[in-house]
Amino acid sequence: MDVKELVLQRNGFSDFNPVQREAIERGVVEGKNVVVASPTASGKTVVAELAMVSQVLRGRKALYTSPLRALASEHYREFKRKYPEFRTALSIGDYDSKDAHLKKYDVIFTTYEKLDSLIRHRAPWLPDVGVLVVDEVHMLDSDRGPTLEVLLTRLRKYEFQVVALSATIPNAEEIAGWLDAELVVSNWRPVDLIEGVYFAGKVRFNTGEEVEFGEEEELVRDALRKGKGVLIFTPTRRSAMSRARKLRKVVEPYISSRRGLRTIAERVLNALESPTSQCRELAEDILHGVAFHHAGLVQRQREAVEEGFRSGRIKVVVATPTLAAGVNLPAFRVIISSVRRSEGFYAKEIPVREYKQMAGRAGRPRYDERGEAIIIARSERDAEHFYEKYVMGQPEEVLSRLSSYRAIRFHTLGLIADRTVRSWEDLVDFFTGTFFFYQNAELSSLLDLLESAVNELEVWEMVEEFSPTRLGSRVASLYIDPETGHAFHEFARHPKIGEFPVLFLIASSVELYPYLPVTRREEMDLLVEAEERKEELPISFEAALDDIHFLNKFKLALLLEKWVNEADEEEILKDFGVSPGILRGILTISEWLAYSLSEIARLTGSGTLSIYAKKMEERIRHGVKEELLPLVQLKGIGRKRARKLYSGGITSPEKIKKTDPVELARILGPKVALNILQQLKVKVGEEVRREIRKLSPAEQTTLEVFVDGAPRDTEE
DNA sequence: ACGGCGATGTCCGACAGGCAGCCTG
DNA sequence: GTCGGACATCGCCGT
Repeated sequence: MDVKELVLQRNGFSDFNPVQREAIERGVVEGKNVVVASPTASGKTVVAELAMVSQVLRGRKALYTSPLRALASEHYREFKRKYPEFRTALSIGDYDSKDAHLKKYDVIFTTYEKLDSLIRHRAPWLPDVGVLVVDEVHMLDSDRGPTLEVLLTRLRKYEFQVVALSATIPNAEEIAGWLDAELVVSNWRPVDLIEGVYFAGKVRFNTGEEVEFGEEEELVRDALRKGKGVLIFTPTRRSAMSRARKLRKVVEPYISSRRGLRTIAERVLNALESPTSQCRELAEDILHGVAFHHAGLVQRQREAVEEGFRSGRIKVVVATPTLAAGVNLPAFRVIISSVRRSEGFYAKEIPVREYKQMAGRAGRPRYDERGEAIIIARSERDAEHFYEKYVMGQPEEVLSRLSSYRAIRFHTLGLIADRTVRSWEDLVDFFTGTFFFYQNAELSSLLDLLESAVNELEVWEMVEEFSPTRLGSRVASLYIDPETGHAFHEFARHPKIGEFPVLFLIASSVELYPYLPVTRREEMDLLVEAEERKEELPISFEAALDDIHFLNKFKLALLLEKWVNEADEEEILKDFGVSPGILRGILTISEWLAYSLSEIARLTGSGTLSIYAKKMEERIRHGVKEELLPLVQLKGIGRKRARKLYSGGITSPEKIKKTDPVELARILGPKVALNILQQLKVKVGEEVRREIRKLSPAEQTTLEVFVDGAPRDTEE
């Protein structure tokens, strides 16, 4: 079968849409480089499929890279479903780092950073790649743009096909030029989109219509009356939550499936070991048919909200920009409640590109005859200004961000570490191939930065005459910032082994930026505590005070300290003012940093620190004191159950084996106990099994979790 | 005249998101 | 800069 027919068939299409047709005319199927710049939901994925499928049929690999894990896995699942005959893999973060396995796969989905890391490890299968698909290539102009830019520059030497997908941008031609690609630009959307600005009861649409709505919440009610969903973007997490709460009474009358909502609410409540106040708040919202969505939610909760909204049970979702660039979640009406966002001390207007991303979520293909995006203005002047700037305006050009010193230093080390660059000439030559050079037609402003970067890497003993030292190689492959690597290296030379020094060191890493916010009320207390514990800091107290982020780092170290000493999760969330999702994020990064510290310590010859840090990694992963580590190795045993066992004198897997199974079931509950015994390959007789099953949950011993050693709050 | 309670006023403080390793010589 | 939350005060109403 012809590639085009195959792709049509697997998508259940009878015909290609205009964007796809043009891409075909430009030769995607034949292996031409193509840049597609078109709106969200204009079928760009199918263009990518055309290239991927045809390359795989030719015996080459297809690589798909996107900025978000969620996006990578969504596309991975979809592709696998549509083309089950291909060997398809997902390689993101720690999800699958058996990189050697990737050789066996035809199609590989990754994130930018993961792909960069694969290249640094010199993935042996790279020459087999036939096509690289770059999703959201306009991300070149973002914090993470430099990674993408360096990645693309590196991969160009392999001369495989590149298919880059972009949102609508004015200078797509420049990207196409840089990539030697054909350009496909289109404004085609499967659903019409109208945009407007709401002010004083009326919405002025770009169709020329002016529609009277009355008060703001009518925008929501009106859509609900039509049986449609609404997506509201707010600038802060807090406003998302308060907005959702306020909308409860508006949405409730339009609920269609109370039972469905209860199911979702329950999922949300049970996402953590025990529900926090935020979980309860979200569950309550959901019972009223509304939900909030932001980074403070744990992954499972986000998914529950997204599915609930897609299925139409949840009618209104109030979100921070998480949803703007994330998974596909269209809604009939999108309300942008503010186009201003605070940055530092004053509010800035968001870029037009970001607005267009949010607005583009309006209109569900096949369900809505059109979509509506509405900006809320609070003054006549704003209304006029927003209409011109956002509704009528063009998105900003995509500009290279490679002039960031930190990015340059990071990637210079990467390039030297894998021997892509072996001399100053190589380095300059490499940067001549970047989008930055293509765009600015000069490198002089970068040369100083490159020189400083090389010098600094030499001073830090990561690079010697354009060769990587062992430290440099390790820092590059660990994918940590050289500055972090240097700090870890220094620490390993004069280690101060102990819980707090190590945690503070980790908490100080730039990877954890932006640091935990410190409120003004906390400042004094934190300072007092820091002074009291200055002996435990890896740096002098004076040096600490010179760092404007010192208190943030100190606070983060305190949080980690509580966590690895088994403080209650909810208590941590409350005491440190973080939400569950944020805590998860912090812990994931800290765990990875602890591992990195362990590796660098080993390299530096500080075996003791290396072992200590390795244990700390485990402790952070599980949130336990050292003594519980043997127990938490078992699946199904987390910090709570491990502590219960330990308090009951069962301090290791060996002791579990010697424990009476019935007693074990009394502590852990029948299901978990049987599961554990199976893991330990302990044979349980049918009689005992029956006895265990008879145990009702009420009979379980609920041992109070005993927490000591955690620092007491100083405030009284 | 008093208390209850919602509406309005005032002040203070906080402010998006999210990627990466597990190379033991 | 702007918004939300905590708290105080105001004003209406019923008793």
